[in-house]
Amino acid sequence: MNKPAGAMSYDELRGAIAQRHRALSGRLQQIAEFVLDHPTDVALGTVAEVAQRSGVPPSAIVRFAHALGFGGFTEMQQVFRSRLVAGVAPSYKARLARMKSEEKSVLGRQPAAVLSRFVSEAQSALVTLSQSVHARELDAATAILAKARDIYLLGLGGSFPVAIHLAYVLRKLGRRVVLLDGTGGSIHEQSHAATTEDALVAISFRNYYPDTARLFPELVARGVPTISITDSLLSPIVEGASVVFEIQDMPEPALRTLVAPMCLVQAMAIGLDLAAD
Amino acid sequence: MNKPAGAMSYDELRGAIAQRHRALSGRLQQIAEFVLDHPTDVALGTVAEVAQRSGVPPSAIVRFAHALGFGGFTEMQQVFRSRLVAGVAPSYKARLARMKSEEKSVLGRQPAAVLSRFVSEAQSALVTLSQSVHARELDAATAILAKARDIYLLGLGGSFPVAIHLAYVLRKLGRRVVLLDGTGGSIHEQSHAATTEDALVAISFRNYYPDTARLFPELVARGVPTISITDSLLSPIVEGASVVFEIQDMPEPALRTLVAPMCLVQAMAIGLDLAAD
DNA sequence: TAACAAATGGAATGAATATTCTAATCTCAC
DNA sequence: GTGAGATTAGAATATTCATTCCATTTGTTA
Repeated sequence: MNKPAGAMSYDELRGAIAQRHRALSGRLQQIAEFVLDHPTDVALGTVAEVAQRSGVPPSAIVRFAHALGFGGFTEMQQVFRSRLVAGVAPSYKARLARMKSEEKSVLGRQPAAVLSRFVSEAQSALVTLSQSVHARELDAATAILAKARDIYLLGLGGSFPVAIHLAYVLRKLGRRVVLLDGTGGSIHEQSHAATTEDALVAISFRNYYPDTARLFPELVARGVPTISITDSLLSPIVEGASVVFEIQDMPEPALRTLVAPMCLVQAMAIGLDLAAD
Repeated sequence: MNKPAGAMSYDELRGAIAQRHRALSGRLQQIAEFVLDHPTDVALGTVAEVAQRSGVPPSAIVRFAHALGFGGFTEMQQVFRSRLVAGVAPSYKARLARMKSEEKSVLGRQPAAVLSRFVSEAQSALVTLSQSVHARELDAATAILAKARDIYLLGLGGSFPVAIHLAYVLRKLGRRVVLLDGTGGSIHEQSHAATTEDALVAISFRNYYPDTARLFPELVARGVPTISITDSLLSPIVEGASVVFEIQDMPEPALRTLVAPMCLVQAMAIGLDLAAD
């Protein structure tokens, strides 16, 4: 009788409702108006709740869903829920597209396709970054760095490029930097001189490098102010940190582009320099 | 035993989970990690679904909610749903906040404004990258790397993070890599063993690091196939290179985010791996 | 090694939910 | 005013769901 209505986007559903509105019966029109005005209620509520808020009996809600071609309320609700999901996770679409191109393995293997995949992934990582980092955290981080005598950098394994880059930029800006790279011995010795007058920037993503997990608590215990950049609040460099930047949705180690953390440390360093004048 | 947990924001809940994570039992820790990584699944799923996706029995999910001070899963789920609701209508409030921070960016000194500047700059760098890199060059580059016995990496100064990252990824993929970093002596010695059977990836941007400019021609003269990543066709690592990737519009050294070259080398490495099968 | 405590998994339970069914009501044409 | 068809509301039902309970396993201390 109707469209398939199975895989329907929220916008398509809105259009369909608006189109059929006139042809619907009285009660059903009333429901149509309510669901268009309160899509969130429909997405999260039960039939009884939606019924009560829109002032109709529960069965009318189900009839409404049927009239739109759905098998029932639950089916229609999925469409309203997809709207919520889309709003909260803009990286969802890109990630989905990436999965698809990965499935088309033959095409996905051409180096050019691989590059565009990483580019689009990096794009969404940047969007997520700018949304998830709050001004308060950045201010706190630059304040810590501004007061620091020496800035210690801890980022091993896959995070090492980020630490190197931050070291480079900070030194260019005239800051005293100690890069904990473990060259020529233990990083424990390298970090031995760190005091409460200094600061530590720690960078670590899954799987967390063991040395990082070991050294970080030591420096925290010694009272060194710390800024952590990581991918989960459960990582070993969160507890005791003065400021934590959480960068979500980091891909597995071999697939990371480090785009988001690179941008973040860059902004930290330059922000520090500009604020210092 | 715990906080009220009744009216709790999503961010507060995240913090609470992170805080208690260590004190939780094994299964509960596993669940903690899952819910922090998949908040949307928790918001919209049933106990059975969440249990299946996180690989635990349903009862463990309920115990997890109890451990956090909630009366049950449903109660905890409300907090996760509030996140979806908050994210769905950001247009007004977020846009307003963004405008304000952009206005302040006239001052340009707020760290948050600095971050958004770097993010947008990185975005355009990525667009430029995907437009300027052609499939032919990428294919040629992966072909060179595929044939190479050892892969030598040369990227000093500001380009060092890119070289480090490429070394990391290639090694993860099982390639033999020699990173020319000059540790413990001259990079000339480190590169002494390179032959025509090997390959060199050179990365250099203005101002071109002197050692790079000196070493590159040597290896070219010895017949080592070379892939160059640089910002100008006039750079010292272009002449004699087998493949050249030109990344335009690189900002001055202290301001670069290295986003474009990081993506490029990543795509090269993964493309190499996929093509090798 | 033994005994205890904590934690776990899975089945049982009772509540909540969507859906269906049927009698009653309304609408409209004649 | 009357009858036919469509529409509605509310109770009945079958399903899904969260929660609880208990036997078993796991880890720890003596």
